[in-house]
Order: sequence, then structure tokens, then C-alpha cells
Amino acid sequence: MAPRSGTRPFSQKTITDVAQRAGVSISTVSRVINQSAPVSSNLENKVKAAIAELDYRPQTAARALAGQKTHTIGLLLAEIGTDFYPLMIRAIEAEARKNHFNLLINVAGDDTSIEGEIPYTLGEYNSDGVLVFPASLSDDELYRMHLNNFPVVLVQRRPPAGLEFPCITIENKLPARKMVDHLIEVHGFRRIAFLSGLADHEDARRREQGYHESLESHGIPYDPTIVAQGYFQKQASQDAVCEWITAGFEFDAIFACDDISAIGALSALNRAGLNVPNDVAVVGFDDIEVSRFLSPPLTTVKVPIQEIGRAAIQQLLAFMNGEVPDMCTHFETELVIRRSCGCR
Amino acid sequence: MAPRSGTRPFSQKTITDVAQRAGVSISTVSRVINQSAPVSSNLENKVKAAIAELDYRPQTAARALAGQKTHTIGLLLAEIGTDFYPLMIRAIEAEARKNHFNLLINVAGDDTSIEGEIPYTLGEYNSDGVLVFPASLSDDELYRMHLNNFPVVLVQRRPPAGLEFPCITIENKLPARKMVDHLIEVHGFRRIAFLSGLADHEDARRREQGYHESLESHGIPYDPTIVAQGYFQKQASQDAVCEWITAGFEFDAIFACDDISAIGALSALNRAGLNVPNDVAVVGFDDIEVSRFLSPPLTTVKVPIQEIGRAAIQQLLAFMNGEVPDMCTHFETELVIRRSCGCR
DNA sequence: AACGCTTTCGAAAGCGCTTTCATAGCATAC
DNA sequence: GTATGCTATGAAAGCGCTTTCGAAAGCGTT
Repeated sequence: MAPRSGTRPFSQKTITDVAQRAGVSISTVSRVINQSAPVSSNLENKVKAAIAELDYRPQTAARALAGQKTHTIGLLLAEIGTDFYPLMIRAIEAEARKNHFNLLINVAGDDTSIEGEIPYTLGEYNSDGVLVFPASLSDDELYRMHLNNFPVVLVQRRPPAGLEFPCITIENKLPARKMVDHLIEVHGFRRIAFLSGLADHEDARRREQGYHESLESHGIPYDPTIVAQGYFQKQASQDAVCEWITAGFEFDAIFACDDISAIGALSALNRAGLNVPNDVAVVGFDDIEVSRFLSPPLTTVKVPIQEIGRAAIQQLLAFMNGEVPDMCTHFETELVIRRSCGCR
Repeated sequence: MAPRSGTRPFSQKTITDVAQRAGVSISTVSRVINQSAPVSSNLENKVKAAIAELDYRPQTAARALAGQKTHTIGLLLAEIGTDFYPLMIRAIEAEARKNHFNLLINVAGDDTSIEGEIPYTLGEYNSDGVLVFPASLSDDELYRMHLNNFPVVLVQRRPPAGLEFPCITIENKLPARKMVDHLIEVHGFRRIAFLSGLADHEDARRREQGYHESLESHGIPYDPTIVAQGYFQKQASQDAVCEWITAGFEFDAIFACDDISAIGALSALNRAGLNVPNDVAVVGFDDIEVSRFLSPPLTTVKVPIQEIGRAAIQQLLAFMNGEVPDMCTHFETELVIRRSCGCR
């Protein structure tokens, strides 16, 4: 009966089955599913009944091929293990599903791609648009997508020179500066260490600038011995701070360029028997979920993670619909003073 | 030239373009791409050159439709915001991509599904198999998939009665019991509080059983006043412990059924000015990434999160290939003694 | 009753691929 | 030289949908 049966080990209902059962043509079934054209309520009910009885669901591949849209949004991340993304992805997923889009996830970096093979990532051949996070996609690929007029929204990242993509950014420099100002002005610290992020991460660079500017405006000389790379990683940050301690470097506060690094710093201090904030103050950036539950609760900068995710999808959807998206959606961030800086 | 051109705002190369450029038929191109049949090296090189020149990538939708497989694996989660999943997903993603599969992610719970609409989740119509996590899919849906012989692997969850699915499980009861034993035998605690997880989470239930068994075997009466629901959430756990404290309940240790809850407990204790482990010991379960960086480092049970993820994909792939998968892959877990229990 | 107009529906084409099937080409055996 | 078996290749069918197009049906008007 079914030609080529058995290619799939499991049976699949098709639109033809539904049409037969409802006594209509497949066009009509398609129309009630997609509400793409008026159907008399009589037939509509019959079709709906048939769909329910068969528990029919359209095959997305066939839909995508015929309709020339995949109903899928791609997510290009560099790293998912970090504690920053889960909340973001959750917001993105919710927003995508609300708009009836699927989410395809791709973590760059763990590169298993073999030379000569067709690259196996995300793009116009498997999604209608992608959200690109920092360090996940080369400028070359971005350029290619731009040429193809493929919808891309950059998150926490600005387009490379010459390309125009909508992007979602946050305020980094000013709050970083304010944070260091706070350390200096309110608490009187002068020896403020810094844990930097990744070199190709724009947010991290801007936060570092804020650190520099604050020091400078207070006449505090920049001391590279108490600046280290935290790489957005707990372990690396902990190691760096441990080294400072064993080397005997003096510092009365640490500004970590993200909360992950701050956690590493906290841990190093704790191991060394140093009290936070009495012996050394620690502050971070991002306000990830765990930060307010740390001991002591972390003073940090609140980044509206979920709003960013939601905005990213909304901009992408607008782009995909041919609307003109905001080329730059900028979110403000604000200091959250808790106890790790010495307040209270 | 191209009929219906412009349905997509961006141009797409097709296999026909490649074939023309290489001067061969599309069958040959397909064979080169999929290595599904021998092609003379002469033509193979021409085709590969044409693919490279055009930067061609096959459309997944057409591939899926013609080949009757989507090359996509679905992930059905109840919650992605928890700190447990990122590492798991990362391992899953890496393993999936190594096998040339895409990952479609679906977070249940934030249910936007409208009555009467076709449910918009994962299944045989958009993936070749799914990984089902606890609390993400109803038994009814599982039953339906089983009927359709659709490949499913359950992670941290056993199949409902009557259904056979491969599943990945971990050892819960014994290590939980050992953990409480440790608290009692090594540290001499008798008043051990418990933060439970979600009722429909098997791991959580088994951990609770281990807690009960340990108490019982040491002749310690079960006291429900110092048992509360932590819901795998930091905030809920913190609230619960705060309540115990303000109510004046006595306890010298807290066994949290996962590390997230332990973090909430730690936070509550810290806020109340109580020292861990001197005033109250805290232990958890899972050994999530942050646990060793807490102050103090958390004594917990190490769950091989990444191995679980890898095994889940491997079992699913085996299942999808028609091989007989192990119906139950069981992972051992081990106590990780750090400082929050009072050791050292 | 005949006409035009609108609305509803089905037939059929086609989306870009995989795969079957037939054939052309070639080497080997008689 | 013909019969035989193999391999490499192309033509064409078809995967399950969406969408166009034309026909049929309904309806109001003359």
C-alpha cells in the first residue's frame, strides 16, 4: 500500500489521511490548519474533528519546504555552560514559542567540524533567522548572511564594520565606572583589583574601560599587577586571586567584570581565610540568579537578562516580517548594592 | 525564471545550481554530499568544487522530506533556568553535533498552548527522536509516542507502568543515605533538617527515602517540622529555612535534596548571622558547577551530569538506528566531602 | 430566467531534495 | 566476436505540504 514503507520505523499520518476522513480535499485541510483562506464552518468542523480523531500534526519538513519558511529560529552561542545564559535562553524560548517558532540551538566552539565537510551550523538552510551571541560566529559568516539578506540579530554585540544588523546592547561603561566610584567614594578603597573577561567580548571591554576611567578620575594609578584575566570563569578567577594572595599583592577590593568571576574571587578569598567584605570587598556585574544568594550577597550591576532575550526575539521577528527593526535596542543597567562591597 | 520567486526575501542556492555548475545531474551531487553511492573521483572533485564555489548547503527541510529523517533530536525540558541543565545541555549538544544532529529545544510548563490549536511541541513530525526530562511530558503523550514507535529516551525518569523506554538513571537513595549517615556518624548531628524537591521528580523522592532510612537506622525520630519543600529553587529554600529560624526550630544540619536548595539554605543561614558549618552544617546533592566555589565549599553528591547527557544521546541514536538500546543506563554517584558539613 | 459578482472548494503544480530504476560504458570470459 | 557481469551515471518519481488557478455554487439584480 504505502510505497517505500518502512523507511521510517514509525507511521505518520498525513494531510491526505485527514482529507479523506473529513471528505474534503487536502487544500481545504491546509486552509483550516493555517487559516489561510475562508472555509465554511461546516467543513471546518469536519476537518477539525478529523484532525483530532487522527491526532494529526503536520510534518514541519513538508511545511517548510512548501511554504519556504522553517518556523524555526536559530541560537548561536559560544558557551552555554555559563550561568548567564540559562535565564536568557528561557526567555528566548518562551518568546519564540509564543510566536509559534521552534528553537534550534547551536553552541559554537566545541568545533567538531571536519575540513572539507559541509559546515554543520545554523543558517538560511535550516532556520528563518538567527540570534547571534558574542564569539559564536565569525565576521566572515556574518558577512555572508548579510549578503544573502538573511535575518540576523546580534545580542550583546555590535555589527562588524560595514555591516548593518539590528543589535541588542546594554549599558556597560557607565555602571562599571559608577561601581568603582562607589568602592572609592563610599568605602574609601584605593587598591581595587580587576578581573577581566574575554578579549573579544565587547561588554567585557567596556566594563574594563569604566574601571579605568573611574580610577583615573580619582587620581588612582593603574596597577597591572592586580589586574588579571578571569575569562568569565570561576576557576580561572579563583586561581588568579589565589595568586595575588600568595604573591602578597595588596588590594582592598576586587571588581570582577562578571558575577561568575566574582564567585571565583569570593571562593579564593574564603579559602585564604579572608573575610568579605571586611578584609576585601568584591563586586561583580550581571546580577545572575545566584548572586543574591551568595555569602555575602553580591553587590553587582543588574542586567535585564530576560528582557534582552525577549527583545532579541521581537526584533528578529520584526526583521523576518520585513518590518524595519530598531537597529539598536539598548538596555540600561543599574547598581544593586548588597553586602559584598561593605554596605550595611 | 524562478517561479514564485520572492517568497523568501533571500536567495537560496539549490542542488540544481550545483549540478549545473559541475556539469552533472543532481543525483550525482546528492551522492557526493551523502556518500550514499560511489562516484568517480573526477566528478566528485567537480561537485565538491562547485559546492565550495557556490557556498552551497543543502536545505534541511527538503532533505528531511525526501529522506524521511529530520536529523534533529528534540529536548523536552521542564525548566531550563535551573543551574543543573546548562552543563547537561552542553554535553548533549556536543554529542548530538558530533553525530550530525541538530538540537531542537522545548521547555514545557510555560504553556502558551491554546485549546483547540494543534499542540506545538516536539514529536515525530519534527524530530527523529526526543530526550524527555522529568516533568516535561505527560504520560499520555509518552503513551502516544510509544504507540507510534517513536524513539524516546527518558532522562532521570523511569517509564510509566506498561511502557518500555530506555532510560538514564542515577543512584540516589544510597548516596543520600550515606550523606546523612556521614552527618550523624562523623559529625554527631541528630537534628537534621531536609529540603525536599518536586513531588513528581523521581530522583528527589529517592533522595528523601535515603534521608528517612538513615534517620531510622540510627534511631532518630522523623520530625516533620524541619522538613520543607525546596522545590529545587533557591528562593523557596531560603524562605523555608528563614521560617525555621524565626520559628525557633532547632537543627544542627540541613540536607538539601539538591545543590540549588542548598544555596538557598546557605543564604538563609548567612542572613541570620549563623555560621556554616559551625552553627549549622549544610549538604546538597548534584555537585553543580558552582558548588565547590561556595563559601564554604559545599559537601554534596557528585552526579556525572555530562556523562548522563552523552549517554542519553548515545542511547537515543542507538534506538533510532534500530539497535536494541540498553533499557536502563545507571550511573553511580559519590559523596564529595568539602567544608560545609564541618569536615576539615 | 439570465446575468454578473462573490465566495468556497478541489486539482494540480511545485518546494529541493533522496532514491529507485534503467541504461550506458567497460572489462572479463567464452 | 558475442554473451555476461559490474559500475557509474542520469531521468524521473515522490516525500507531505502550500498555493495558484479555475470551476462550481450561491446570491442578488434585472
